Parts: sequence; structure tokens; C-alpha cells
Amino acid sequence: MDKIAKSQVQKKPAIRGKRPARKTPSIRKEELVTIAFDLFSERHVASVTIKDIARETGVNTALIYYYFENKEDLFGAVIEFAINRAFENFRKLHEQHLSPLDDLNAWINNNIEEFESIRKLVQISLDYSRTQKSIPAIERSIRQFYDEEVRILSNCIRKGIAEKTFKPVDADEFSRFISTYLDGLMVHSTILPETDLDRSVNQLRAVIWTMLGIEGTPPQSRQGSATP
Amino acid sequence: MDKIAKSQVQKKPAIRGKRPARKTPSIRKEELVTIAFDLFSERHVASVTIKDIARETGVNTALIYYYFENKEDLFGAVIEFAINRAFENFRKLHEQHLSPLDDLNAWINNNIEEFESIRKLVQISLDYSRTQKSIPAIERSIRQFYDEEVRILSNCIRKGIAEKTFKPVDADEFSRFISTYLDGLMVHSTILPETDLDRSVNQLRAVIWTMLGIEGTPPQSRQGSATP
DNA sequence: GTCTATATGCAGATAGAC
DNA sequence: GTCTATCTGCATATAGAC
Repeated sequence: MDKIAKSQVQKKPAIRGKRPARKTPSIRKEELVTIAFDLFSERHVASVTIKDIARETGVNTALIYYYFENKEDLFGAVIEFAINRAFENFRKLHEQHLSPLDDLNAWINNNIEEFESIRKLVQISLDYSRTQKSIPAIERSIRQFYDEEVRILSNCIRKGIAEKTFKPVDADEFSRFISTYLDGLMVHSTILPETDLDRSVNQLRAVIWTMLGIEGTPPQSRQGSATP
Repeated sequence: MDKIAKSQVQKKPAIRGKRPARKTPSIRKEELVTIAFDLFSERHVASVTIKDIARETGVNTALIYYYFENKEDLFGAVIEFAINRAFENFRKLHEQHLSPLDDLNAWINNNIEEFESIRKLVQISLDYSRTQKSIPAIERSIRQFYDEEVRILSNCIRKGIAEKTFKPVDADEFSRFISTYLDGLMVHSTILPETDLDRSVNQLRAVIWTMLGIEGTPPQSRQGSATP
């Protein structure tokens, strides 16, 4: 009884928070990683200071070193986080749809929906690649991300070809082509912010439809949200 | 006579160099810009120190401040330099070839030949875009670069369509598509260094040939140099 | 035009209180 | 878990000699 009471008393003062409420490690860590992810992708690691991240998160600089060994460690965690999130996203695409065409459309739509977050991931991967540092685990993750993206698309195309709804093409090669184009789109939209995403994706659809000999006009994305 | 002799004498002591031979301002400046260009594109501005550039150029840190106001100024000069060089390169493509098909091939080949230097330019443009700073002159240059690249290609496609050697497509839109794909390729080859450039370009050719309904198989790039 | 020497400031990182 | 205070080192930038 006394012991329990005591332990309760012990907890109370711990809960009385200062400015930023005391959070469980995992929450705080995730919070830091998410914010660092945004900052790093927007401005490059070297241009973002630990203080920037701390300020943006609303915590003190030193706290970052409580959760991460150093800036590089944080950067690693950020890449890992971004890639894992992207992978989770791929899972949606693994739910088997009925037709390869539906799968294809789902794949494209997913890329539109997740455009911003994929763009950030690509950007950070690019920044990482320009680092001299070599962290095998991260490199593996990045490769896996691209492989998985291409694999999903490639499977769907292969299936379509087998079913004769798509004209025969080299599925792997063509998937890589599409993936590369999308990367280009990410870069373009960063360099030229006025880039019309919907138009660019519609153009991609036009090419895919022609290459795969799909009948009819491809579905068009409209500007803004999906709501009418 | 005397005046001429005197001017010759004046020059002599100037030529007596220390470790790094004294150079004319324009040479040195260009040298610094070229080296900075390589470093910035490989490693991002913020990760390259003035000392790095000085060391690589074989001069003293302070000399950089003799030629440039500060690092940002140097960065601006680097972008300007890179874009101008790219523009000079475009001039080749303006020499009118005989057929649109030759023009198209020339355009693609140019992109292969200049791949490294365009990649660096794209990389630096991307880095610049992530800077908060807005230097209108630079932004204009970057836009002009993309516009020009697309314009050249688009003209050639338009001509081919007029001559009925190409199937009708939206020339501007399709040119932008190709340009975007190439940007993607630059990114890809940085992130995934094992990227097979020739294969990727051949795949691009396959798509272009299909989209434009060009008869026969497109010319294939082989690995390595053009020599047999 | 190029160097030596140096000021200055700030970013990354730690110690230790609470 | 979070903060205050502080050290350290290095990068940008300048002054001034040659």
C-alpha cells in the first residue's frame, strides 16, 4: 500500500511539465525525426543547424543529443524513417486489384498522392549520395526502395502483358523508365516551382498508354483536390 | 619607342611568380569558378569550405576574397558560368541538320556527351532552389536553360511532324517529357551509381521512336566510348 | 595578385542541474 | 526527459605585408 502510494507520488512531480510537456522517448524521438526530415529535405543537412531543429520542435538543443549521438546519427535516422514510411505506403499497392489496368492506375495515383513525401525522400537520398560517408544499411534501404517501387509496377505490367491487355514490352526496363521520369518530375518541380504536376502526370499517362497499347484515353488528373 | 620599351619593362617584374604563377585576373577567376563548380556540384555549397576551394585550386584562402565578395557571390558566379557553358553547347544544335531525325539524334547524343556537365548543372540548380535566397538573374538563367533545351527539341519534333516523318504529338509537351526524364536520369545516376546510362538512354529512344512512330529500330548507344 | 596572420562568430557537442 | 551554461573548433571573412 505504502509502496504503491509512494510510487504514485513519485510520478506526479514528473508529470508536472515545463513549457514543452514531457513526452515518452518514442514520441519525442519521432517528433524530432519528422521535423528534421522536413528541414533536411527542404534545405540540405549542412544548411540546417541543430538549433534550427530544436527551435522548430520547441525543445532545447541539448535534448537532441539525448536522443541522437550526433547530427549524422540523426540524419541516418531521418533517412531510415523516410524509407520505412515509403515502404508502408507500398503495402497499399500490394492489395491485389482486379485488373492490371486498375493496378497501374492505383500505382500512378499513389505517386501523385505521395508526391510531396516521395520528393522529400528522393531529395534526401540525393543529398546522402553526395556525402562521402558510406553507411551500408542506408544504401541498402535506398536501393530497396527503388527496387520495390519498380518491382510493383513491373509485376503489374507483366501481368497485363500475360493477359494480353497490354502490348508486350520489357516490363522491368519500362518500369524503370517510368520511375526515372517520376524522379525527374520531383527535381523539376523543385527547380521550377511553377511546374504543372497534373499536366506532367497526364503526359506520362499518355506515354504509358501508347507504349502499352491501352485502348481509350487515360484518366486525367485535374488541378487541386479530387473533390468536384 | 621609349614608351614601348618602358611598358615591356613594367611587365617583367609582374611575371616573376611565387609558388602559384601569377595569373591574369580573368584566368584565375575562371579557374576558381571551374573548381568551385565541381566541388559544389559534387558536395553541395554548404559542405564545401572556402579552404577546400583554395586548396584544390592551389592558392590561398584570402585570394578568393580578392576575386569574389563572399561565398554566395562565388556561388552565383558558378551558376552563371555553368549555364553559359550549357548555352554555348546548345549552339551546336542550332546548326541545321538535314532531317528532323538527324536533329533528334544529335539532340540525344549531345545529352549523352554532355551528361556529366548537365548533371552538375542540374544538381547546382537544385541546390540553389533550396536556398531561401532569391537572385532574380540566376532564376531567369535557370529558366532560360530549360526553355532553350525544350525549345530546340520541340522545334525539331514540330518540323518532323510537318514533314510527316513523325506522327503528330504535342511537341512542347512531349519535349518537356523527355527533358524531365533526362533530369530523372541525372538524379538516378547520382543516387544509384550503378545506373546503366546507355541502357537508360536506349530505353528513352525506344519510347521516343514509338511515340513519334519512327520506322526501324533506334540507334543504340554502346558502353564506353564511341570507338569500335 | 598573392600571401600571412588573425579576428569573429557560430555550429556541434558536453557537463551537470533540475 | 529537459534545460542552462559553456567549451571547442572551425569556417568565413578582413588587414596588411610583399
